[in-house]
Amino acid sequence: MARSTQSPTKTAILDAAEARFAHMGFHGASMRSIAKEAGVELALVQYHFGKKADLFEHTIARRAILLAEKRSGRLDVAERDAVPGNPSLETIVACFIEPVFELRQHGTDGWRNYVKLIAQVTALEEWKDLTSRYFDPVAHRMVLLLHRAQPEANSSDVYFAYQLMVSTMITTLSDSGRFESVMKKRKPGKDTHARDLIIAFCVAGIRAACSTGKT
Amino acid sequence: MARSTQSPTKTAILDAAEARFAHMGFHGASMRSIAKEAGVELALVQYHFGKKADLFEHTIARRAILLAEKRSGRLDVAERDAVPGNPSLETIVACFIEPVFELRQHGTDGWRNYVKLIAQVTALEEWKDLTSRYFDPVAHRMVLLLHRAQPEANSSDVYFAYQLMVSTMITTLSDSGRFESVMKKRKPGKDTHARDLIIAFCVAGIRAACSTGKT
DNA sequence: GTCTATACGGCGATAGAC
DNA sequence: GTCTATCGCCGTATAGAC
Repeated sequence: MARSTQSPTKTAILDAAEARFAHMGFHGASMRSIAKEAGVELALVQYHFGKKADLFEHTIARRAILLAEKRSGRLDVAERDAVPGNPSLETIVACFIEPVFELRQHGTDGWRNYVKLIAQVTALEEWKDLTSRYFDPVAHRMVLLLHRAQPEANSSDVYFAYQLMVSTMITTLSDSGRFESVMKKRKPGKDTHARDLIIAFCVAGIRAACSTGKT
Repeated sequence: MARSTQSPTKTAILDAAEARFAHMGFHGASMRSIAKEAGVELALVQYHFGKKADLFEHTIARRAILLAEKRSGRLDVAERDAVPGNPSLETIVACFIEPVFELRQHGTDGWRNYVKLIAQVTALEEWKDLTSRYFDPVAHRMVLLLHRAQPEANSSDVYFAYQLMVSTMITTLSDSGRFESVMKKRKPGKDTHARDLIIAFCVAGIRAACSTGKT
């Protein structure tokens, strides 16, 4: 599904689509503008990717699959290192959040655009099925591990806390400009301070949210 | 700017716009579909509200101004009660979050649609100026109070924590379906449990994020 | 002031020529 | 594989009826 060796034409179209969709949104970006940015004819875009919605899903899938694999790998290591116990709350949250920061900081705008796409996708009901398709497997595993780390919490509260963590991460990373002062705080070019802040915020938040249910 | 006594036609158009924009997004909702839902001619929408973007801003402004007033009022009371000291972190967060829940739970889908609108608006750079116009005054006051409640924290970290709180609240309230199990947990029809979870999450998160900066 | 009717170029999508 | 032509829907502008 996410072949790394594609025709240069297809890659150019996907890159153009990623940029246009990230800046203008799905309905805001036109197929014609994507074709122009990719340097191809309009009909060629449709020949390779079909409908606009299919192109959109392809654009998301390309990186979503990669990110899911990276997170799964991190969780594998964490679970292996923790036997016979379970990974700590801090470790689980780090497995989820750190991969995005790692991917974001080297390379071009690709991953930055991707996070903006995800932010839009989660804000619109239109893409509910799409998000389920690519994120549910890791989400399910995350909730399971979080619940083990907070065994006294209500299961729906754990799920709630997981969603809060996801939204926190997406909003921070997709934002452009508002967080710059924090992002550049310590070592320029690295987001380590922002990363540490988010992890601290989420770990403390999850722990607190999971303690309120105990009447 | 937000007159409460308007012509029925204008109100009908705003209600229709609110619903269509919330479900389909700005570019996804068409002026024609809004006109049809409002029961008026297409050109009449443009006569009353001008361009599509202007209609969008009017739709947001109508409730944004009301919400800002409610939050300011709560902060006034909190500051008055706290003299000569400052309101606690819990109080400040509650002043920000509780008004939305109160407005959401009585009435029709109006406020639910509004929160979905805000979620989209914050996800797209296109509306950066719009959000500044309506939210910056309260945001500035919130950051000020939060910093007083966490005086040892770095000022940019306080701002960061504020943004995390905002995103947490927006995502939770704009979501449709994913949080239902949590929402209906205690008293059906009331979101008090979800409200308490969010506040607990944010208070603990802010406190944690504001403690990481102290090297 | 309120409202209707109509027209224009850009859009996504499709069918078919080369 | 690549490109042209075409269709119906979109936002916008305008002329004019009440």
